[in-house]
Amino acid sequence: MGKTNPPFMTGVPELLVLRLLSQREMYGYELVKSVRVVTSEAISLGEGVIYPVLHGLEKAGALTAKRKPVNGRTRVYYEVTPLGRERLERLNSDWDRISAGVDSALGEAGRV
Amino acid sequence: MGKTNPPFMTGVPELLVLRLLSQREMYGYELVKSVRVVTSEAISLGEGVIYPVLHGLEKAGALTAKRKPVNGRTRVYYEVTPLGRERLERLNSDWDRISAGVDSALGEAGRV
DNA sequence: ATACATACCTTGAATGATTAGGTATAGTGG
DNA sequence: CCACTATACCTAATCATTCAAGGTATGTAT
Repeated sequence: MGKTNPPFMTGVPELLVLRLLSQREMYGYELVKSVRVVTSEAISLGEGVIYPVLHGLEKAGALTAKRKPVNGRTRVYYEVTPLGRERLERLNSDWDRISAGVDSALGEAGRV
Repeated sequence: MGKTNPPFMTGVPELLVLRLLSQREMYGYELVKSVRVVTSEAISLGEGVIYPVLHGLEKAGALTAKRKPVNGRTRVYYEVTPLGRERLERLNSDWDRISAGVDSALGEAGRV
């Protein structure tokens, strides 16, 4: 019986993916590189992270996929659904809460 | 042969514990409550997280433990070693880098 | 021809966190 | 006196997330 809750600090890959897709539709391989760029190289998510996240979000109804052939290769573009936007907002405020918590703990009589 | 790197977003419990102990020595049960307080209730680490972290850090030479009997009960006080301070600084800058990365990704043309 | 970049995907293992227990003493209310 | 709560330590089982490392296939440049 134990459904364990997800670890308190996870869902960041999901958050980043949803955030990027909320600006414009993108495909997996593109996301892999975009994450590196928009986080100023601070975070690098491999394909082994991105693709499962994408599939999970699609299954959850947060994304819709459409295949487009481009230059002979096939790309799978993902778009955020309204449900996905709700999820994004939730993850976003979770992140804000948590990171503010950590920062406040670190800030106590500390750094400049 | 795969030594997998630690997940990019972990070590936050360790960071918080080291940070608190760098201010003054504390015991496990005290840390459980302190974490809640200093993070403004945003983060709550149970005993199942705190104690293993404490033992791990001690084994790694980042903390030293000394037992003190107080009011009949025994408390185990932990103190940060120089090695622990190095570790704290490393974790601290890791956190800064990562959280800045996420924030910058979220900030792009977004919120107020 | 060979190699590299694009583009998709999955599987296995490592790791960290959560839940849920278990032990024991001290103090409080009925 | 007894039950209950708070203090204080600890561990083991489970689970989800992530990472590394593969595998397939097409296009492009050398």
